[in-house]
Amino acid sequence: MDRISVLIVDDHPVVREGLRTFLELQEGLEIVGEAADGVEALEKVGQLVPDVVLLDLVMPRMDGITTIRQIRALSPSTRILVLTSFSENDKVFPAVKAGAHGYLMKDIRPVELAESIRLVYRGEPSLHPEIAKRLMDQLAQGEEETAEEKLTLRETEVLRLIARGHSNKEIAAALYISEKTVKTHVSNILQKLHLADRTQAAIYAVRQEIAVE
Amino acid sequence: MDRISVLIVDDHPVVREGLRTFLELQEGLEIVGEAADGVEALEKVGQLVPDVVLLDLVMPRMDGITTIRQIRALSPSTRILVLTSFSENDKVFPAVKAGAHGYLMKDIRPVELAESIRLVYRGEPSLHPEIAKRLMDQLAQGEEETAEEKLTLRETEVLRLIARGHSNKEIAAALYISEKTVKTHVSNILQKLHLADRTQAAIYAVRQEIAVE
DNA sequence: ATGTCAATAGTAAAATAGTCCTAGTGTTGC
DNA sequence: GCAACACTAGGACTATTTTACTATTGACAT
Repeated sequence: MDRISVLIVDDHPVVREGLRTFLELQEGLEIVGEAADGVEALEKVGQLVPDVVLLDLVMPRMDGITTIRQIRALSPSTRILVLTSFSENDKVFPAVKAGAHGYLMKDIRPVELAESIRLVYRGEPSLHPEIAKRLMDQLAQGEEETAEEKLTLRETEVLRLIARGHSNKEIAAALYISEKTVKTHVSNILQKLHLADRTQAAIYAVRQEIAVE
Repeated sequence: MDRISVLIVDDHPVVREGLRTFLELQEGLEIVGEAADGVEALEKVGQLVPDVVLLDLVMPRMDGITTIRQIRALSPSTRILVLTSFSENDKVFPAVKAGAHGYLMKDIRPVELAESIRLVYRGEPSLHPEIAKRLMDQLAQGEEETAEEKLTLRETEVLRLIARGHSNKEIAAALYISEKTVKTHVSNILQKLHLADRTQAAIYAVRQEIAVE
């Protein structure tokens, strides 16, 4: 049996190299490439058509969810295993919906990571225990979707600007709309996310890495 | 010549294992242990007295700066190489002042990481190029210290609460002081950090990971 | 003992932010 | 064609935040 070909996508070279070195020592795995961001990842997927993509959601240039969608479109047979830090937990649902086959956090034991890659390759979903629980909770609440996703495009845009520290006046100027409209958007954002004020919204956004810069 | 003994401190097992596997393949390096946080790191340093500690600043239980100080006190001969993500750049100065011998970001090339460990072991400081520049800038400005450090204890406390999304009223209640006093502190914080409002302060704090939770 | 500084707290004025409600316009889907 | 919804925006407030000063107390250092 051929070894499972794996593409590593993470914006930190040190993490990439570490993962590569470790995983190559594992039975039946072969690291065929690395990418530092979503754009690069798509190129490599096109070239290499790997069995499994190991994907960190936090990346420059293209956000993780979009990357997942594009990979799926580009190479439907490629399995996608999200491997990420704990801060961006609210992206689990969107990630799974976008077509990720597994979702792990970096606090898993490395041996389990190798095992998960094999699992996912075989077509079995692999979820971090804590994440599985979170998903169940969400499904139990009747498919309400992640709060973040309930925001409209415009609201997300406004939230992004809030998370960059802009005032309503500045946001209005940036988007060529009136300050009143900005206030409406802000109020709607706060209501939807159950937050008290823009400061909490900014904190939320920064933690969710909506900010980007 | 004996190999350089290295202790890896990072809260992600996957990152630890990756680093370990990669670094062990490097000439002259020996990974003698791992720790997931500051407290564990201190235990291991006491037991193993490693030549070099590879330290991620973002950890649960004990903050990175404190950990550095304690390691220095516990084992003065141990060299400390900070290896961290990009988000917490403003901790460079405190880290160096606390006694770190090197400060790298995870976007360096892994081979250079190995080289840096050797450098630091030989007593040479090792700084990430971008970080060196930042340090120079700061020194050029006449040892003004990092903005963050100019805050008093109380101000830092207030900032932490802002970063958790609390209003002035809530902060006042939490600290058993009047809201007026909180306002004074907030104003002083904004002035010292050259920020426009509490939202920007919150973003700053979250990015600097002053928030903790 | 005297000056510096952190922490406290007050007054007064302004600027910003946020709520509630209403409403027009345009797009999309059935 | 009509409902649903995103985006826009205004009026009328209310609440919160922020600035600018002033001032007292207690620690600590020279």
